[in-house]
Amino acid sequence: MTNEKKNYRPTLNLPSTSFGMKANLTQREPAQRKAWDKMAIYEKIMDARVDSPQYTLHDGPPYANGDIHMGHVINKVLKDIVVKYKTMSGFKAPYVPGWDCHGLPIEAKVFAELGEKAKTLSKLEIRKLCQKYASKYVKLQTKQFKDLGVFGDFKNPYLTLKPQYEAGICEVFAELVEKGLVYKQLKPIHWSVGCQTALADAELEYEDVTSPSIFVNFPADEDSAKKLKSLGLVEDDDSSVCFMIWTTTPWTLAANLAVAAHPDLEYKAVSYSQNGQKFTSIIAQARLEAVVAAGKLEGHTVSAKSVKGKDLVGLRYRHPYIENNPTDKDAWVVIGANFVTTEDGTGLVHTAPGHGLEDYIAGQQNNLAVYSPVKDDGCYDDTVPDWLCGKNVLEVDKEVNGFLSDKGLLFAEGEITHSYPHCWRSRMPVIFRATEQWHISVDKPMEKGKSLRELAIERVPEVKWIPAWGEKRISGMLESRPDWCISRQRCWGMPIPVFYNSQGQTLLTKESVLAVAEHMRQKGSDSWFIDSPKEILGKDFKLPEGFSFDDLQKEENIFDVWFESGCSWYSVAKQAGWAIPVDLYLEGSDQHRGWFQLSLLPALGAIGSEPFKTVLTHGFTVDEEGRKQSKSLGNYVNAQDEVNKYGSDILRLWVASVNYQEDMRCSDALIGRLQDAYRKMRNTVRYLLGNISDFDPAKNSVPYDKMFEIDRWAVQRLQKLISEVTNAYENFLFHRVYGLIYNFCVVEMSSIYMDVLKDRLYCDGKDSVSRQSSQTAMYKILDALVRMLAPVLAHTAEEIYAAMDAKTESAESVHLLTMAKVDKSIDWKKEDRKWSKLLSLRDEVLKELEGLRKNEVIASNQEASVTISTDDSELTGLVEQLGIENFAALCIVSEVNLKKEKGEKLVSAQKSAHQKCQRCWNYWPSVGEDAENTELCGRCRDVISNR
RNA sequence: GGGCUCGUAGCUCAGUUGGUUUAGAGCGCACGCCUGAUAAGCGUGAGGUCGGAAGUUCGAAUCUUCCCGGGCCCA
Repeated sequence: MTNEKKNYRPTLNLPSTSFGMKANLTQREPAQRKAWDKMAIYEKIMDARVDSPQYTLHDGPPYANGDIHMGHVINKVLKDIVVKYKTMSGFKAPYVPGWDCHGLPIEAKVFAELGEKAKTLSKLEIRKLCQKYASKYVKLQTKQFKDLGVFGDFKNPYLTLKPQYEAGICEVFAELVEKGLVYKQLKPIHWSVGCQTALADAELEYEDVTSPSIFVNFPADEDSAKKLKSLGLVEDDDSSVCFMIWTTTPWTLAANLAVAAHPDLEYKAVSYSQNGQKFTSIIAQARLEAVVAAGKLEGHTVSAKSVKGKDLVGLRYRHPYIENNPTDKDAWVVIGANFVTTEDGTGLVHTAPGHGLEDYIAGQQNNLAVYSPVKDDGCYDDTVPDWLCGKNVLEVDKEVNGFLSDKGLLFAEGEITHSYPHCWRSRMPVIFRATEQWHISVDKPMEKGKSLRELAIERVPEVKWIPAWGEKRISGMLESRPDWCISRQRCWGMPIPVFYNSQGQTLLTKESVLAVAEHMRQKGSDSWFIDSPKEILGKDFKLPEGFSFDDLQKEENIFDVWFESGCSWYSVAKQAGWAIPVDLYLEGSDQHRGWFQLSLLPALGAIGSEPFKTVLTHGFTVDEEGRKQSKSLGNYVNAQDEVNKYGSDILRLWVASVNYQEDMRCSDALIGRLQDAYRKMRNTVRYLLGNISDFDPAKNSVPYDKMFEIDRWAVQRLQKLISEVTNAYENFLFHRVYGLIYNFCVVEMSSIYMDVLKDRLYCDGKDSVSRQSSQTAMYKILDALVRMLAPVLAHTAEEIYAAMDAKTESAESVHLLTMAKVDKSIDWKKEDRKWSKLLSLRDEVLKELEGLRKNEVIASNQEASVTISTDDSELTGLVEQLGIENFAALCIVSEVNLKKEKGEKLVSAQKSAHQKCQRCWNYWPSVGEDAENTELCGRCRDVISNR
């Protein structure tokens, strides 16, 4: 016996593992991915699941343009979590990533890069450059997606520019042609002047603009003026009688063909003098006040009489600046229309059937021409007056207003700020302009008498929408959507497979389209621009009457890219032999209008079935204040930077941690915070690994009913965790998965179980049953944790799995394992109440000890002796059943006394009267009992002597 | 302006069909302990008028209406 204290550290069973505390993700992850590549992990998984039932998540194709952003990260990580989870659940879950390769954004980029040179190149040459551009970004994004730890068939992605894909588009189109849904018509569509093409709804972006707001008098013709007098509206003989309209697009006045009145509205006449001229203007009674205010009228009079709109129908007026009717049909007449409202304007609506959808419909109903005197470049053609001819319509508003003002017909002029559609590429305001375009009808009845719209609305409830409100959202959109304009006047895309003869007749049949499809499959869409109609259709193709190969022109329009991606269920899933509908589409909630809807319609048209069983949507990233992220606002989070800074698993963890069904607040700081959670989970796992390094589950496992109670508790909590995590995964509630696992690590493991265990693990005999009991529990926990974490922490789980020395199930990768399963032989609910009572008592003890610590009576808990005084027999019973020493261990105190009577306090504590064991640091009565070794407790003496 | 949707502590989330008296958890924060998980670990504590207002009810974070502020999609 010496005075020097002996160092007992080497006699302890301290944790030992190769699994580092520091993650070093940015270095470790790339190496991990390299290893996955080398072992061909995706192919390996597919091989392993070759006979398993299939779960198909069909990837929505991102646009092959630019670096990936946080939206991509969220989308791809969510998909990958699903695929990895489904794989581990025993499914064959293929993931074939795709890219949207055609379309205006790429073509516009290529044109911009070419500058003037673009004009010298042929369509084919432009297309080659576009293809090169798209391929470049497919390659780039492939790398970026794989860097997120996403597994998939990246060697064989689907690209909308591949011949096989293009053939699929034609084949779907052929079916729609067969159903009679495809038609060509002159009607107003959104036209991008900047890009000189028609645009789909999805290609529009709304921005606030300031427009002129003008009130214009259209002079009634003589007969109509008389009629208005006879109706009693006009009293003053020498005033000019006018119909007053309001518009925010003065340039469309040139195409005015009618004025619309609501049949049931009341109209009155207001008489006033303006610039020395007398006017009597007809307007809706409900708009009187607003009009008077707009014209700042004073001393005006209002007719006593009013008439219904329907009484105005048929009256005629003179165009304010056009002498002769430019159309071959009627013009400049008052018509009735139900869309007229009294929300703004005058209640008389300027109607230009060539420049508005409602105008167009009204025009059709009243047999008016579809007059649109605007060319592709946005300039007036030569059917308008000389002073407008050739001018850009977006630049003539002032001139038109000036002209009207000079003629005294501009009643009032102001400005209005409203949101207005802009071209998503050229950023220029779009115009409504009538052109000949190909459309898919949503209202034309098909075989069973149902239209595409009706069928869609009928089938939508058959799909599972997550979140559930997706159903309402898409139904609402389907109810109000117009026909689908599918033609574009560009070159980078899939040509619309139509031919014309010199009489202007159209060759478009299921057979002709299928013949083109076959050619596309062989030679790709470039061949459309090279090969002759005869070569494309095949020399044996039987042309209908009136057509000959020598007299056949190819359509120059290409498909809307949305039509291309909307065929992916066929071009990808169907052609791969997967069952349609596939199990899952998973995209941002903007795709209710986009890909979901535009996949649903072609599928319903072509095969009468929806393409998906379940549609899951996620929200968008917003900044820390919940506002939209944009580069210009400076609140933009660069995905690449985040990956490089923190590592992919941190980003994956962030994605998993937030409720993706709502907007997700995102910033560097918010993502960075996930590092703390990651470290906690990592250290929990590290502790488990370190303490089972000498444990072989096959040899050393202790049966459940022989385990220590606290170990059984841990195993019970694990069962609860597995059950809840499985449930969360099944319902795509990944933020619950995260929360459950994280809380388990923090509370059950780190703060309770692993802390309590230290004495037993470190100080009991290395091969003692007590130690192996806890190791059995820890092994089970680790084994389950690594499986449950794998879909989220794809890299780290692999690292953990590699660090596990002994395994009950050995595989080349954690991702080849099956998901953790609840042990049904364990009733984890049974002892809930017992443990919750014991743990609250523990809380009371800890609180009491905190008081002692504050008063510097004790420093560590082991210095304390605790007394529980209570007449709660249930509680004392539980403590006794657990064993008083075990309860002391649970609180990590050296001693607990139990008094079965109500004391002053439930828990009281004091410094232990015993001596400190120099090995285990407990203050136990047995310390010093042995004269041979006075500094150790009985347990430690035994352990050491048995070494 | 319309459709859909969201708004619980600094952050991320729980709060079951309205019902337990001071609305929970973890993180973060503050303070303290340990130094045998150590660029770790443990404890204690302070944080919320459940976006606001009105209403229904014996009782509302939970139901209704309106308002405010976000987001997506459209006009």
